[in-house]
Amino acid sequence: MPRSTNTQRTILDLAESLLQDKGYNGFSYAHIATELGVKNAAVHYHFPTKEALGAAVIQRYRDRFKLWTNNARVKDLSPEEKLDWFFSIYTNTRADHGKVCLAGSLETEFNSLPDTVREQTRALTAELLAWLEDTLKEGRDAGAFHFNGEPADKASLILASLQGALQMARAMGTKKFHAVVTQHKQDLLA
Amino acid sequence: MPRSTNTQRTILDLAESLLQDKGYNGFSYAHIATELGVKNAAVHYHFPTKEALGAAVIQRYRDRFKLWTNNARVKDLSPEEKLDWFFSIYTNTRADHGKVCLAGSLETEFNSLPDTVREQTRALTAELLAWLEDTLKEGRDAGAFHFNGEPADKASLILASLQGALQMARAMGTKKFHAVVTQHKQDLLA
DNA sequence: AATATTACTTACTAGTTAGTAAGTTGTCAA
DNA sequence: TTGACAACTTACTAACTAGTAAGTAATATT
Repeated sequence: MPRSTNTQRTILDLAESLLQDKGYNGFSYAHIATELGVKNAAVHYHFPTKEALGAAVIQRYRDRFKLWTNNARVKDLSPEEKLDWFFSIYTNTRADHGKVCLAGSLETEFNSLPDTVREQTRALTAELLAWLEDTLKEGRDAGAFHFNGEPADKASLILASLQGALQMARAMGTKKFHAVVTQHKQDLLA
Repeated sequence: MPRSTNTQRTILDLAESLLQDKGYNGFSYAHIATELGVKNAAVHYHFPTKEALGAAVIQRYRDRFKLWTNNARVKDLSPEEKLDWFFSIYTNTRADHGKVCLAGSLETEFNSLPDTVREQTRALTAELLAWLEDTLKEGRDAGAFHFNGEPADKASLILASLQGALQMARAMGTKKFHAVVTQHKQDLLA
């Protein structure tokens, strides 16, 4: 029955990559089909609409983040190491052909996004913020991080700056991205 | 000869608004023509290609920023007031139907942008960064701002976070944007 | 009054978009 | 070995995309 059982996963991989590369309005079923060596309609067979495909990409991304943060490899890290791990996600995203944060990419086009994709974007952002807030609080309580104000506000600032820095790096080069990460460490650890 | 002499300016206004609302790939000549009450080809008469229109929008934005920052109203402000003025640009952008920073919007789609639009985006970002860096340096020398590391790095962090915060606010509401501004003041003035 | 120019409209093209309906083929279970 | 089903292909549609060529009408210049 299956000519290649992993077609569905490959479509999700390609869609995720294209989303981070060109944005939601910048990729098409034709792109995915061509790169997969398959016809347009085959993609529609696995994901009937672009809305369903977009939502599935974000859902998988959310599941992955949940899995990682609940795994002992991350859970048992110190606050500093946890933050370094979080930064490394963005560093790797940047290194991977100058890609951009999935949440940031979707938020830029938020006003032309279908409903379920909007809701998935909102949920993903909320989960990233919640984890960052917890880590920041834990680190300050442990005396590792130093900052004024609410952990929730600092979490918003850090996430927003990482999203923005990935985008800025496209126009200005990788140095600008690393500058932001460096500056955050200066601010938090001093 | 002119049925309405300000058509060109109105096109630029609409294009700028649509860019900040839907992104470069999210707006079309048809959108602009319809909202202007004019035909498709009339827009092409004023701006032969989408590339030319996009570049013209950014060029005007750059000219405006240069004019503002060179004007005594901004130039003679204290560093704290200058930063507040800069923040207010983004606050107003956010308040204006949840729009997004022009530079951030373009950077997200950078990989599918025509050459001259890319170059304009790079130039705009460089000018914003340069002004922020100068203001930060001036403020630290005057004892008004407190931060570790290089002013250039802190400028990158602040600009990236403002771009990101405008995007985040779309999915999460205005509060998240104000949280970022509040946190920056906490960080710089403490 | 004749001519040129500006600011358009009409009418089109070639390419791309998401999406669909109907047919085909390989594999597996009964 | 028949039939069901999964995973496609072929062939299409309606809507939209940027862009163009030719014509028109009002105004400005000579």
